[in-house]
Amino acid sequence: MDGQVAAELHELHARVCKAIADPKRLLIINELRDQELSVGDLCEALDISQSNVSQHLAILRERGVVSTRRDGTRVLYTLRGTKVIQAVDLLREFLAEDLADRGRLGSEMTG
Amino acid sequence: MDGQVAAELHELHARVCKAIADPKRLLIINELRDQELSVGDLCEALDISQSNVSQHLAILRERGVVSTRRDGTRVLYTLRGTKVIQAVDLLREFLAEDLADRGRLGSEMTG
DNA sequence: ACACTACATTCGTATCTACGCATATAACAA
DNA sequence: TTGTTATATGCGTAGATACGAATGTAGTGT
Repeated sequence: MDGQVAAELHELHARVCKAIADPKRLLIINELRDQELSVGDLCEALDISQSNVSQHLAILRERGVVSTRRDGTRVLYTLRGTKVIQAVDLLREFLAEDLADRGRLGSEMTG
Repeated sequence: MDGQVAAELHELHARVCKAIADPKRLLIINELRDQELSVGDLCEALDISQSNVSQHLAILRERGVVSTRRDGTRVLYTLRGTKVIQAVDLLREFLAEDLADRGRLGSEMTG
């Protein structure tokens, strides 16, 4: 495969990864895991300002992670597909294993 | 669940996600997919400077994504476990679907 | 000891990102 | 129209990130 094309694809790939590489966006994704929510719902549930929630949702929208639907004055957000959630869960399992490993190492070192 | 603890866990979770949220680190991870490689091997294969490769590997090491083994003067890098690779692949599939939806570059991904 | 190779780390800087604030847009009601 | 609610977007800035260049460190051989 052409190195130039490979680099550009990895750039796009990284953009999708960056979509989930922020603590607040992970919180948002978790809230949307099994329910459709408005911007205001997310603000209240996560105690984050409206403008900040909208900014994070704009990133998730741009990367194709979420889709939107209007309901009167509100805009409801949903996760598009399950692959992103699956990836998020895999990385969380990875983190859990890593924390367990380091916890075991730490206790061994401290006796 | 306590919101404060949840936020801290998502901070750690995001740190793992950030590890794969960079095009060069994705290239490195792909090179290590099925072979153990030295820093110099990666520099040559990816045409990236030695210091930059070492910097990216330091991040992957710190996040627990790769492990190291000394062989003389060289240091060989390996992926720790398969969960990160699985997550990377899922996000790549997600990207491929999204690009196909938008009608661009979809065929490049499956080749 | 010295030199050489392979890798890691520090530093300065350019670029990027997240955030608050203010403002703009959209839908609806009176 | 005006007003109100809900969401989006532009702007400025503090902090994070990526990079090259230089330097530090570890292992090997002479």
